[in-house]
Amino acid sequence: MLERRINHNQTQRRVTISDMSEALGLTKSTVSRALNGYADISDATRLRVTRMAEKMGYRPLSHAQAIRTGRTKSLGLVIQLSEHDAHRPFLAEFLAGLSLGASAEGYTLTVASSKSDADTLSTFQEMLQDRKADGFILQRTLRDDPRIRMLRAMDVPFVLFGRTGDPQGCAWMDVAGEDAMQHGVDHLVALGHRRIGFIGGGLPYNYSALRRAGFEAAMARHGIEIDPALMREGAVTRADGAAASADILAASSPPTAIICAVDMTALGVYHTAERMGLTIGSDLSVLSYDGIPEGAHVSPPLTTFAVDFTDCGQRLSTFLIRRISGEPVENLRELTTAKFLDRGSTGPAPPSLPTTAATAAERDIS
Amino acid sequence: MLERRINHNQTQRRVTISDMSEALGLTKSTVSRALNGYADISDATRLRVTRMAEKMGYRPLSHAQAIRTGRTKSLGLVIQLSEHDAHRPFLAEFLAGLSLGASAEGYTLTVASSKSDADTLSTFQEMLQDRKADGFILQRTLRDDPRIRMLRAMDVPFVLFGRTGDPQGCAWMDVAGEDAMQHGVDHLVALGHRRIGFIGGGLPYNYSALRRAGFEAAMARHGIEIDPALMREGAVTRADGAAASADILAASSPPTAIICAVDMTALGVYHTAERMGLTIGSDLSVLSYDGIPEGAHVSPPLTTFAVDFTDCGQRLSTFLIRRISGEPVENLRELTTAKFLDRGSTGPAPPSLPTTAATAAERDIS
DNA sequence: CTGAATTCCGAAACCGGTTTCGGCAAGGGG
DNA sequence: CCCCTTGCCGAAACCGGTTTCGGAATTCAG
Repeated sequence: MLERRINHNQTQRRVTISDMSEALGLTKSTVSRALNGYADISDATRLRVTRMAEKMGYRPLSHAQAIRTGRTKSLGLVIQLSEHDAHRPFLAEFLAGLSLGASAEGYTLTVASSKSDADTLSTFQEMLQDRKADGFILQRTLRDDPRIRMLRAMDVPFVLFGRTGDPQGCAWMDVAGEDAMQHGVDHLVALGHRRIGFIGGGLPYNYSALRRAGFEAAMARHGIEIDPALMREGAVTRADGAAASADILAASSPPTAIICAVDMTALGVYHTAERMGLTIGSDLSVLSYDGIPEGAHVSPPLTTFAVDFTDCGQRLSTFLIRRISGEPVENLRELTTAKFLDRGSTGPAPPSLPTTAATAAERDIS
Repeated sequence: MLERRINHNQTQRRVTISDMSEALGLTKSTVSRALNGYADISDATRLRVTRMAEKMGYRPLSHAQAIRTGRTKSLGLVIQLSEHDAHRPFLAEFLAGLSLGASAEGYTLTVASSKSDADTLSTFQEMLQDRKADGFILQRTLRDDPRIRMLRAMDVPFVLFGRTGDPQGCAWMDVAGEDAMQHGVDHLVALGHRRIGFIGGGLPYNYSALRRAGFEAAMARHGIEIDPALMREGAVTRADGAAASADILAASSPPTAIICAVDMTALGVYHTAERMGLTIGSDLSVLSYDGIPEGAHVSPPLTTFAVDFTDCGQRLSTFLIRRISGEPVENLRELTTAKFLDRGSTGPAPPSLPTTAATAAERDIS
């Protein structure tokens, strides 16, 4: 027995292509070709058709088109449940940007989620099979990313948020974290710091190597030798940051400043500093990257580089749509810069090494 | 001139209903009706068909179905860019849950974003017009919600995350914040607190009134009179919480504990407490609701009620799908409970007032 | 002025399904 | 034994578009 369905709003009949053809005295095929830019339609009738479409409010049903063309006019995003909390805060804004960019071009955003890495790949395939997406946005790209390998092999349009090891066949947009790290070092050196620690991000992620490279390049430029005792990698959570900074600050000659590849770990440094009785901004300078909202509310406010994730999402949507439309990947690459937020967590290098002397300075910026 | 398109993977031809009919020696119509549960198909052939579908891996193209049925098998979610940061952290997990629940039933999740409230309503209409969604999930419901009014009037399936003033025609699921607030009061009273402040959430939101009511009911149950000087409403951000708590703690007879309707404001209370030299957990107890990850990392860890947003999303998806399938809203209502996380921000009521020792002593000790 | 090349549009098939309608065969009642 | 149901499936239209093909009308070359 067929289950009964709700007969929701049968109201407002859509304008179909047949309505158009009738109103214009043309056949459906002519209307369709006129709207789709076929060359064998005269400019005169094309104009008539587009005008009438405007007047009648005709918008082709993307599903109806899809059945013939195979293209659904929707962009796919797969989010992985396993991802660290550290990566969560971005998602909301990024998503909003994506859907804004998509809808501006008459596309929609279809999101799916997967529980594991392997699951992610099969989710892509399912979505393709079922024509749920014409292309994909990949976020949090890895240096060597199985998703990219697969999609490239399948010749499916995709764009990256972030770069990857082998950019061949990839359209991408990214924020120059390596430049930010360089400016970060410049900033600290200008404040008199020479011993600067570095806490890198998740190793498989592509941004990680770049930010580290930026740090090292700037250090070299300033003629400061890098002390391996002040370097840590693979930190993404607050706990990671706390542990790494505790390590680094326990060095025989501890740093006066620490640069973190991601904000979340910087918050962990705050924790460690508090535990060790170090005042951030004077005893220890902290500089980071991401611009999570959280950073504005800790005390002192975190000096960091902010990324506009909404804007990134919006651009990536248009990139992907252009990619789907056949534009070569070479035209679809863009590197923007993060915005430096010079807040309270950096200050002049202390004259002597910060010891366990408990200081009770209170800075309050609200 | 027609722009050239990428000819991405023409590989793996899909199994169509024609392939099925050919393999079975039946017509397309029979196959279709067999799979869709029509009564005029014998059990024998229905079995044959379903078995063959399984064997050949046949899955109908939802777009192709949509053109005739009008149903796309996709759930719509509209996120508002204007929403407070306070509401952001939930989104990632909630979304993951939604898409999990959707895909489990062969549905997809389509997300759109809107910039304003008015924009939201028209976004719904567009999505409906374009058949981008068969129904919607509404999050952050208001007491009197224009979205609900519109969708109800249009007779479009929808489900609420959170309740609303007039539940008529609404399917929903919610977490019993009012119960949580009651338990919160119980918890504090058991610790000896009698003067308990309350910082409520965003007024238009439905949860706000409920949580306040829960607080008040429990206070009444314990025979504690509510002091208006210790009550604030409309706080959603950390700054709101800081301001409200500063107000409350400046009362002639300040509270020994504060309950917050949302975690984010509780973090603001931390800020105020630090500024006033109050130690949270001893001088001042703080108890809250939401279970944001942030709360686990502040010091002391925030005592709060945690909500499993992934689970909520998953349930809501299935609710909406059942609703779309015609199930009456009465069957689609569920109230779950939040999980109490008894962490470090609550403690025994201090014997004397937690202020700068200049204030008068407490008078109503029972 | 004629034949060939263009220009431009209509006719019809097609995409992958759903749904209506009608008819054949078996079963049941009189 | 006949007629009338009932059960079950095929034929064909349909949904809203796209795309191929061919041909009429016009333009162009000779």
